[in-house]
Amino acid sequence: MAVMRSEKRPNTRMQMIDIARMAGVSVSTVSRALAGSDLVNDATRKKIVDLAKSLRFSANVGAQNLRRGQSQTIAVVLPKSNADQQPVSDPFFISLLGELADALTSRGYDMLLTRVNEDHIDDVEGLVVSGRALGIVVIGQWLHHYVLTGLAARGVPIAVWGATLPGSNYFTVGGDNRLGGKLATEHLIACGRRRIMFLGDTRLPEVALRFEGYRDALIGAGYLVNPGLTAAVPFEGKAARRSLEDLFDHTADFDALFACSDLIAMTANGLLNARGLRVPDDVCVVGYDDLSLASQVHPTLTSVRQPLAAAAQALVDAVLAAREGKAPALVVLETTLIQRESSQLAASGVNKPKVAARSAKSAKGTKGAKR
Amino acid sequence: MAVMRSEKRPNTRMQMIDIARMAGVSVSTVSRALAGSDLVNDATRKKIVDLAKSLRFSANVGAQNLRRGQSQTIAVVLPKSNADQQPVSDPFFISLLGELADALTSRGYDMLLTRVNEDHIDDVEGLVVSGRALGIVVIGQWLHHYVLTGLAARGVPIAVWGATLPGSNYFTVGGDNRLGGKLATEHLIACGRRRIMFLGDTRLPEVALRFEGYRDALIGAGYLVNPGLTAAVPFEGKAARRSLEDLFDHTADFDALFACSDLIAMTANGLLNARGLRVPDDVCVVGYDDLSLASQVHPTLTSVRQPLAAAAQALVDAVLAAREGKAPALVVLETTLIQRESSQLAASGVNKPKVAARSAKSAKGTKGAKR
DNA sequence: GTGAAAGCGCTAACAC
DNA sequence: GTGTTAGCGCTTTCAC
Repeated sequence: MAVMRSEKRPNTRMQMIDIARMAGVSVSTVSRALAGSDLVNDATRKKIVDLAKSLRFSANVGAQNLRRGQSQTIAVVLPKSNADQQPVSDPFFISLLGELADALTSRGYDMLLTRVNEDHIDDVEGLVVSGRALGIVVIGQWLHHYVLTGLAARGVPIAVWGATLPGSNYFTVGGDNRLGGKLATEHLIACGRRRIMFLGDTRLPEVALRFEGYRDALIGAGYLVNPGLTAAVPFEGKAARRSLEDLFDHTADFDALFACSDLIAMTANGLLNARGLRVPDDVCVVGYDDLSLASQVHPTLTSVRQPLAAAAQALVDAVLAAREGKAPALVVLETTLIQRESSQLAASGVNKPKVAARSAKSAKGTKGAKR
Repeated sequence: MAVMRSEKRPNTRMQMIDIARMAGVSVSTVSRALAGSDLVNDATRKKIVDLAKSLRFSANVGAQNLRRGQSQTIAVVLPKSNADQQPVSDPFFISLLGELADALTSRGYDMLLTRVNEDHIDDVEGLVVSGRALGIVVIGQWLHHYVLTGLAARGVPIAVWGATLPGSNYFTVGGDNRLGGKLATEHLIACGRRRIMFLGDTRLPEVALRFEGYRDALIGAGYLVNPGLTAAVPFEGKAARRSLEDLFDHTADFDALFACSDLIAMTANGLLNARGLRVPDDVCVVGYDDLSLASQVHPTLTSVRQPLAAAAQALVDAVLAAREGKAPALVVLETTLIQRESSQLAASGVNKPKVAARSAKSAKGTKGAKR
């Protein structure tokens, strides 16, 4: 004999009215009690809360949202690897994703993850229009700038990870790409290198800024910028490898590499190795992103670090600010160079510091000196 | 002078009633038209659809779900790196995440991403109980088995990526870990290696199965299983590196490594290199997961591949089946060995095949013969 | 302190 | 074909 069910609602989940009946109160009271309202008698509240807990009851969020006229969900959209652009598999984006999940959860928001390619941009707006999400975090500026501008203009709350370019009408959070490029290049110069290759596709705004930093550093040191020493290596794995192989087959006249991602740097590392070139003795290598992998490979990889947790926090702040109609802002995050083996000063016994920070106070999370 | 707003609903989003008024019909008709019902006059429907499109209108999904009594969202839960267990930053999980996003999106489901640690397991059930999600995909069996069992027993639709252990009361999808371990080890034996180290923490069910495969292969070839040749290297980066350094400092008596993740394999690679050991000449190395990185590093890494896209599809199928109350099933995915440079036959000029597949028909996506 | 009642935006009988 | 109506599960005045 199966358990009897209440007459009208067979087979459905538990809801407030069930709790109400069991507690001998009305739904209003249950609602209030569960919301922690102090309008409810302490004893009553405790009874209801205990009951709900023991029954593993959780109020229907959809109904709550409908009634309250708002949602507690933020959508995060990721690029769908369309071509050779930076794909979602990029570990940097992925780590950012993880941090975003934490940042959102800890603030009580749900995270809706969506991958889109440029054909389906309309769906992104639909996420907000349909009430599924209250705002959107866009990871990567692969979408043409004008699309993001359009979304923002139509009042869709968005916050974008990418190059922080002045004059945009949407919130942007990013590292200081120009500084990052500068730090990396200055470091390589300090290592005594003069023929420093720049590896990255400057069609991407962030890469373009890193190139500017590279150029600034060279010019600042009184060197020339040699166009023969730049290569538009794509971010995506196989393409990157092919591109690098081709490059190394035709160019040998460099003593350092500045790569716009750690993946590119690591791949380059391996290829140099295969060609009998030693890192860092023959070629110093600096990457970008400071993936956790950077400290695990051999040689460990010098890299430009962007603070991920701060990035996630800033993105959440930004999308919430956007939703409140605040004026769009640019958030530029601290960007530091983490020195490791791949760019040790060749033939120098000097005990080098491990971290060259933008500001003096940035030592947190890094430990000092050894070689 | 601001635009006049309709009397009763100031400042709110557009909804069906607005479309209805503009089209001169009732909301029901709008609802039907937008749902593509053929109960609506073609002309009327076209008018409504066009109107909605031009106004970028999208029906409130929360209200739809509430009315329909169901949601179109599936929650994906990821481990929160609590200790030295396989963390979310693991590129394999991440790639799986991307594939899941695609699989869900293409089937019309939204994906809710949540990270949890073991203290907050109750929240996971809340996702379903509160109607936010219709089911849960769990990535990794880091949660104690009994928790998953409890969830399933209480009727929460779950599907788990991990070791496919018979007798469980929930759906499981995973690679053939035992076969993977066997393939890797047999390959190393075929490379002429006899002192093959197993690197992985067998407390994890998946790793334990890989170890069984390793043992099977050794025994099958008539070799002994040497306990001194196994090391519980953790998955997490820094800990893995430390563990490996320690290991190599004390153990030198091996000519091959079978690592339970590509990350471990790559780190080991670098450390061996630093110690003057050549891969594959002195030590052959095989990894697990076949990350895209495996084909980019130098030397390129032989690895056991698990089909990610198929995994994502299977997980979605499974969670939907669970929701329909179907009996829990185990899905074991095809597992193949991808041969690359890190395990080339030493001192042999033979042109080796690139891929050794599990079954003859598995040539899809892999080329070449076998030996 | 608690209950009754209205309604969030939508869908699905049921009428016509 | 289209409109009318009654809720989906919840929150929140407004009474008492």
